[in-house]
Amino acid sequence: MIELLRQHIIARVGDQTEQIDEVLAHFRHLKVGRNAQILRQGEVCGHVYFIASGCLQVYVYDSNYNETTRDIALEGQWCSELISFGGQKPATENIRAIEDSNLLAINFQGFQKLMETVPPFALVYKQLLEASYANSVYRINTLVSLSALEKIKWLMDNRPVLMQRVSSKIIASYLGISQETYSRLKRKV
Amino acid sequence: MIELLRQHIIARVGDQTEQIDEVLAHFRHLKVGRNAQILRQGEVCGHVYFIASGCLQVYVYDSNYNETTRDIALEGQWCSELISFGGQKPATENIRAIEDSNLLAINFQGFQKLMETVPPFALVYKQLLEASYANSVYRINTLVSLSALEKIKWLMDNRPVLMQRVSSKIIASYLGISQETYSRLKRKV
DNA sequence: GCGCCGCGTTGACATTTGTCATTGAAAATC
DNA sequence: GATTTTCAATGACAAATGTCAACGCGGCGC
Repeated sequence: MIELLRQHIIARVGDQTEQIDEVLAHFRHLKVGRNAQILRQGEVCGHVYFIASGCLQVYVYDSNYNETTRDIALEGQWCSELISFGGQKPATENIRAIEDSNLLAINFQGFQKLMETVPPFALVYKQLLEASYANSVYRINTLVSLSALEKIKWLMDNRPVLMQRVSSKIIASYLGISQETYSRLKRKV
Repeated sequence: MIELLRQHIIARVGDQTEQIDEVLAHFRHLKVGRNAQILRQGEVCGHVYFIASGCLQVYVYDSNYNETTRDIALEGQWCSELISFGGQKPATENIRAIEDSNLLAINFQGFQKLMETVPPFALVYKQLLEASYANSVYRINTLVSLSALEKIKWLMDNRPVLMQRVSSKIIASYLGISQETYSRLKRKV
């Protein structure tokens, strides 16, 4: 399990450092079931998760208590509520597992320690933050300009796996369209 | 002019360091007119700008060559295409001044040097990146879930100044709605 | 000062998308 | 295995939004 994370880190910062074991020692393994709630808005986000297997959904509630999904993260990706985590402030988003998942979790203290004592880890965080930001920017630029049909095309081109693995309900809330519209249009792509 | 930037930095990292002058020395003043093109997609973004006065628009083109606006930045804010800048890769976004503006620009070399030699500056960058990310997340969560009317309300509540200073055309492209819808709905809020 | 062009507004209409209700299938629960 | 719940698909209709066109105003260049 932990090997996946080792490989992930090596791929990013190289394996010249034997500090990797020190880094890995700060993560603990977490096995969660489908629909497990990982974070609830209002709580302070205490961990950053590396997804060894499974799938997490990051979502908020709109004014009508509908869920809207900001992100869907699969194995090999990081997931957290970085804003809450970084500032140790209450989270504005929720996280749940939408499949049985194996997570590798690091808490805030461990994270801070690694940031200070293991420079390459600070680099991993910088890359994580930059990647998250790039992802958001990309998503904004598609959300503001695309029609429902174009959003579905975009999803098929960019994250086709999601359409197979994730329920239509969640996909629709990820694209910002209704389930019915998604159901009707996805065959017309 | 440079004083504004000094105050901005002091407000964030304190004034205990006399390295501030070293930081400020890396910025050069840039006076640009309305509609000046600051960055064009495809170019590598070479600078990060601090807006001393004026207003910048960050935008992309959709498939019909309509402009869609990802961000509008006012005086006291930073503006750049961070993804292009950080990786020195071609930009996917464009930046233009939509008012006569005074900018303080730092180039990539200077930025790198400060990141390495002035730790508090690295902190400023981290804060900049985190703030940009937080901003994006917030924007995604509003864009996917709000109706046109709610988006306008959101703008009035959160960035009312924009409605006075920026043309309706740009506001509409910032909210992801048509100019006509914006024109009709903004009085009904 | 005059004409021109871009912008914002408005109306009429088309299109897209959402909402509500129904059905059947699949999945969860016991 | 039966029951209950959830989900996806579909039809009918309503509402929201976009598109096209026309008009008037104001700024800008000449």
